[in-house]
Amino acid sequence: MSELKNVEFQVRDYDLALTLDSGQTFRWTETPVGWEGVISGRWIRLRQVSPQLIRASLSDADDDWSWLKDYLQLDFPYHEMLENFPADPHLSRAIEACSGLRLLRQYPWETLASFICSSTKQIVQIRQIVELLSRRLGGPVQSVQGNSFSFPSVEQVATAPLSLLLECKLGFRARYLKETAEMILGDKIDLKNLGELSTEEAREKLMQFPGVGRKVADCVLLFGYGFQDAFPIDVWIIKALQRLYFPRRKKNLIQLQRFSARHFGPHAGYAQQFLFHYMRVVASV
DNA sequence: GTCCAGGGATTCA
DNA sequence: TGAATCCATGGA
Repeated sequence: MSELKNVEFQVRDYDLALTLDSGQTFRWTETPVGWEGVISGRWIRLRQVSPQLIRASLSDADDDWSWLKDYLQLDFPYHEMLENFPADPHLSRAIEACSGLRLLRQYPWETLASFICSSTKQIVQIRQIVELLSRRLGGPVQSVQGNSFSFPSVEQVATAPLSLLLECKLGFRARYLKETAEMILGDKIDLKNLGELSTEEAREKLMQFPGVGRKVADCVLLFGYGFQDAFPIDVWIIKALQRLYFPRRKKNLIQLQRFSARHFGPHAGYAQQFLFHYMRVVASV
């Protein structure tokens, strides 16, 4: 492999490790020299050199880094967003505990496919599934180790035999993933146009895929399209909302959805990410 | 052996 | 509407 090319980015309140290990993305591995992963077919190493500096290393790079800045959301007005949250001691505590946690802007197909694989799986297992899918169905990518693979394309998943998906430990999710890929390939739903729709319209489209309910759809809206009003409610968030905001009364899913939208506002998805990580790692029971 | 995991679809009351 | 159940699988 040819020499690595480096580029550095000035950052403020950006915790790279926290962000890459926060359960929104599944393809990053921590090594002694940085975080290594594959973004849209490009192998890349990221390292937080200092609180104010992130260094990216990759081979055969041109000088256009807009795709990486977009992926990392380096230009996102983080402080402005934080200031618009409600005065809320619970959320404030979560934000303080997870300072520098960011939302990435991932690619819709990979996000959709990954979260179809995520149902009733632990994050470590989702990572394992996504890695297997890439290894078995994706294409090789030039990297330092020489054994990296791109996440499989829609076509690669749609045309793969179901048995191959089952070998990737997808279990009952294999059929969902394959049928979703077939629907996209058959132009039943175009992932490209969803970003221009309203949150509700885009969610409705996503929920037409098999294996995609409200929660998975909201993850794709939030992590893949940047709809920051999307608020994925999973078991951890239910626990967090119940314990912090409704310790006495049990609320159903609809009530929790209404509360979160009303209470957290247009950047509710960011609040969700703070609460999720806070519950999962910091304040775990 | 038992329980649970960043759920969804189906069935049944 | 809402609760119960099944769906594969692996880690704790």
